[in-house]
Amino acid sequence: MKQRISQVLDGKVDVGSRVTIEGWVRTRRDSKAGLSFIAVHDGSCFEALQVVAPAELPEYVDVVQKITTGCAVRVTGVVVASQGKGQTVEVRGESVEVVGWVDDPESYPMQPKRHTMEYLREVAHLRPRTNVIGAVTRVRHTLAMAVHRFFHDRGFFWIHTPIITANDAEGAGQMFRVSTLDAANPPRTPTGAVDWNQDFFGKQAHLTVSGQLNVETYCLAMSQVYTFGPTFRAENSNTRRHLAEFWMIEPEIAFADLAADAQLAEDFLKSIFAAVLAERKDDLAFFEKFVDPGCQKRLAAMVESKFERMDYGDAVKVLAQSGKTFEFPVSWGMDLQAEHERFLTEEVVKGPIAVINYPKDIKAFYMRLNDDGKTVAAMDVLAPGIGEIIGGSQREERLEVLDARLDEMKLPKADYGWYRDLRRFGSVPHAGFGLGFERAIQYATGVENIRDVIPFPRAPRQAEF
RNA sequence: UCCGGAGUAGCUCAGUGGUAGAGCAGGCGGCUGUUAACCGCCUGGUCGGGGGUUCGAACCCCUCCUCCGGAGCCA
Repeated sequence: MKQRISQVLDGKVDVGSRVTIEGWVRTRRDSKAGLSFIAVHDGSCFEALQVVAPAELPEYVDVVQKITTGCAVRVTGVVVASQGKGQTVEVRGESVEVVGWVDDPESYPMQPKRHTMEYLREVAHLRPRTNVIGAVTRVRHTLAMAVHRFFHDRGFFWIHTPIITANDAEGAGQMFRVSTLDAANPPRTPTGAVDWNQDFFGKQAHLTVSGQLNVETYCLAMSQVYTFGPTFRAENSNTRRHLAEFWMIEPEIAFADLAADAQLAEDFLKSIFAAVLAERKDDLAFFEKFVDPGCQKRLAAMVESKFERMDYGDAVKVLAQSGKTFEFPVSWGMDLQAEHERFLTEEVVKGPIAVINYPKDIKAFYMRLNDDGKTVAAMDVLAPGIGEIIGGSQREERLEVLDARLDEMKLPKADYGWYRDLRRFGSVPHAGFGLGFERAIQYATGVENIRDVIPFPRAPRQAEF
């Protein structure tokens, strides 16, 4: 019977039963005692299965002894207790078939040894066969499923917000243009400007930088909703924390204020990381050993912790009085820098913290103005080792206040017609937040560069594969 | 985009002015219920590209490209 390797190694298949497994070869070791050991993985779990191929097999010389790293194989044999030390069970092969050969072993880029992450990025089509990318892939999947489960269990609806947008108003960063016009020779208006009227959508269009504005519309109908999909930023950011294409999770809750939003963020983070701890012990053990010693402890601590809440004003005071010298001196009104956020979460609180009520001048137009008239109901959730992991806010539900904010920031009201309508027809207090999915994977695994937690990273000057 | 670091064999790296090395991978052989095994031999490089200094450059200078880290922007 055909089995995934995880089933065999987890003891879900009885010793003595005959199985067929299919996968790719990590290593082959021959023994002159008349055996070959073939480590086979199929992605179902971290460990590879050891196949013992005895020399008596008719295909031993022509097939088994020619197997190299990377070959795709189908093996039928009996599950037996292992005589060796590295594993409890193994499969004694009765038939070993190579489904796909590595036609030139010397040129196969994946060697049975440690490669740098930079090198693996150059062979992104084959890197999922490595331990580290395989483990990342399983953790990524587990987190994605945990995200959906968390929201589904609480009655949220998953809203598929558009990827192409003609909103000129999302305002979250530089956008990628979507156009079918001939870039070398676009149609022109009489004044010589590009005539976007003749473009596919009859106006300028871009890839979305956030689904928030769209999802707010469904929030004010379905009460609890979220988006989870690809997002794009055309910023020239060259860091280990930024991608041009990444996945973002943005829940939005109606009849809710900032406190409810912060509570949701806390419950959410704990829930998805608890899922990884429970479901991917094998992969976490690997990250612990080879990537980030302490990552399991950090995750467990996050799941057990109570998130602190701290007012922005208090955070500024704490930083100013800390006696620590910062590259950017702290004063009320400035945005907190990475060094400040790290200090707060790693030195002051020593755990996750939600900083709330930021000065309105450093935050977006849609964030709800507080009664003091100078701060908005915004929050950043900071976590040790990563800094800001979530940004969110209560949204401005009062039309006149929203309009005043638009005017203040010199944003044209005409561009916000449908968004303003939400404040005209049955408006309610509502709130939400955004989480960069890849950042969550980085946090869970300790993988340093964000390009290694997404299958095919897109970044400035990088769109291979 | 700014600051710093790096680019030498398929991979990981050593080599700071005198003509290129190791480990791993690959090939051949040996050995072993092996564990990214171990032992021996062999194969393998226009030293990122271009220009300059010098009798002579992997090494010094200029420039471009690429990658990494930090910052900014942010998620």
